[in-house]
Formats: sequence, structure tokens, C-alpha cells
Amino acid sequence: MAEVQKLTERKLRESDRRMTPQRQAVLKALVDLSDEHPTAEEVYQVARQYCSTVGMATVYRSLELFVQMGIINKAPTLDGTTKYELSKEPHDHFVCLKCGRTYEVNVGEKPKENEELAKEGFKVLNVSTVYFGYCSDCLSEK
Amino acid sequence: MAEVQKLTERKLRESDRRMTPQRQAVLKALVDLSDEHPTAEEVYQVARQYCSTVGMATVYRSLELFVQMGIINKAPTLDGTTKYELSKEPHDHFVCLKCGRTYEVNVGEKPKENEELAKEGFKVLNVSTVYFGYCSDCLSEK
DNA sequence: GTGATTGCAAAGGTTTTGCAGTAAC
DNA sequence: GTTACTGCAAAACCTTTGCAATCAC
Repeated sequence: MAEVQKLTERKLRESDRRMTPQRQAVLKALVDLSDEHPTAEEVYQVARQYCSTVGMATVYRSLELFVQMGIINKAPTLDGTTKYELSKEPHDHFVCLKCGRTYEVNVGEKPKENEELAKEGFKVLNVSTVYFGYCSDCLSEK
Repeated sequence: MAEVQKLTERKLRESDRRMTPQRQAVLKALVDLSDEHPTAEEVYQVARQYCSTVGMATVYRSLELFVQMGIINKAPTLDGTTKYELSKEPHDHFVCLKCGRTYEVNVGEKPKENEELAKEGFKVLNVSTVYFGYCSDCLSEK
């Protein structure tokens, strides 16, 4: 996954920004946590393992920067926090209303919808579908 | 739209709760703002026109209650605030990355996706698709 | 009357910002 | 050497909570 790091470094240079140990640490944390959907706090905890002096403010600033650069995506949650994840092929989320876990799911394509929206004058850059309900774990507990 | 109010009143009684002027004011505000996707603050501003003494805390408590009762839906946004809207037929949202406006759009059905998820053990109660991109207004400004 | 509901103010949690010092280029 | 970047602490922001007073039933 040094792939993401090189991409980031290149994009940083292109926009006259700098690669710092802190940004590397945040990036590594995001890679480590790529199976979760970490909050800023969770990224911070892991990033400190790579750069013990990194501050929360820097984590937030890095995350915001990476979002603007298209390296990661931002996903607001119903509990008011924001989760982050490395950008990848479009995929959807399932949020369990009981345990709160977020699952990545991949169902269906949406080219038809994008075409429809284009006809109405919208330019679609990204699509995110969130399904709300109960996951199998919670259903079996009932 | 007194329809929503009666429904709410009935549901309140059923759960041994009370209809108060404050809750009515919040409900009226939600109806007035049904074409927007108001934040709690916006609901508060309008609700005060109907009940001048209503407090922010009550607005939040009412909104949370209505969400639990299924009267309204809660939608977190990328800027960290939460928006509310009266529950209605499932529909999708388009968020313009430039002006930030949220549009309601209605493209495609998702029965197939729901079936797929059911096979994987998920019970889907609600679906929300958000399209991100540029709206026609902003595109024409460019 | 009784218990749910309210308003206020204070607390809570997350995210942002100002600024002097530091480090990448 | 410049200029972007950092850490810290404080501020800003949205939302929740404790509690005595009030109101719906």
C-alpha cells in the first residue's frame, strides 16, 4: 500500500505542499484502518504510533487536506461524528440501527441513475448509498 | 398538512406522551420547511414564530422524539450539522459540492439491492442515496 | 393531582483557529 | 532563507443533560 503514499506525495508536490512525518503517520493510520471506518479520534490514536508527537489539530488538518485532494472520503454519521476512509471504487454502506456498525456492501450499479441526473442538469462526481436496518448479528440476537 | 399533526397526536397518545404547544410549533415548522432540509437551528427559528418561548433544547428533544416515532428522518451532512425532513416515500439527495444546496431527486428503484442485502442477512428499513457533484446553477456559472 | 415536559444554563463532545516556533523545500 | 506546517491551548460549534418550575392529562 505504499501506492497510496506515493500518490499522495506526488499530489502534494503538484500543489506546492509538503510531505511531513505527521502527514505520513496519518496516511499510514488510514491504511492500517482501511477495513474500519475510523473517526478522527481513531486515526489520531493509530497515527501517534507512527509519530508520537502528532497533535489532534494536525490530524484534522491532514484529513481535511486529504479529502480535498481526493485521497480519502468523508462520511458523516447519525451520531454526529465523521468517519473517514480511503477512496476506492464506489461502494455503499449499511448501517445497523442497533449496534451502530457500518458495513461496506456492494449492490447494483448506478449508471442509469447518473444518466437521469445528467439529463436534469446535475454533474455527478460521487455516489453514496446508505442502507439503514439491522445486521444479521443483531437480528439473530433478537 | 394537518394530516401529519393528527398522525403525530395519535402516535403520541399511543405511547403515553403529550401534545404540547412546543411540539406543535416544531411540527408546523417542519411542515413549513418541508421543501428545504432544515437544520435544528432553522426549525427553531420558524418554531418560535408559532411558540415564542420555545427553547432550543426543546426543539432538539422534539426532533429526536419525532425521529424515534418515524415522523421525520435525520440526515447527517458533511459540514457536521444534521438536517431533518418529514418522512415520505423513499427518495434520494443530490448535494452540490459548490453551493452546498441539497436537492431531492428521485431516480431508480432499489428492490433488487434490497433483495441482495436480505440474502446476505441484512434487514433493510430505509435507504438513502446521496449523489455528490455540481448542480446546474453552479455548472452554468463556471 | 401526577407525571411528562419545559426553559434555562451549564456541560459535553467534536472540530476549528490563532499564533509563535519549527521544519521541509 | 522562505514559506508551509506543527503543537498547544483556547475558541467555536452543535447537541445533550440536570433540575426546578410548569403544564397536559
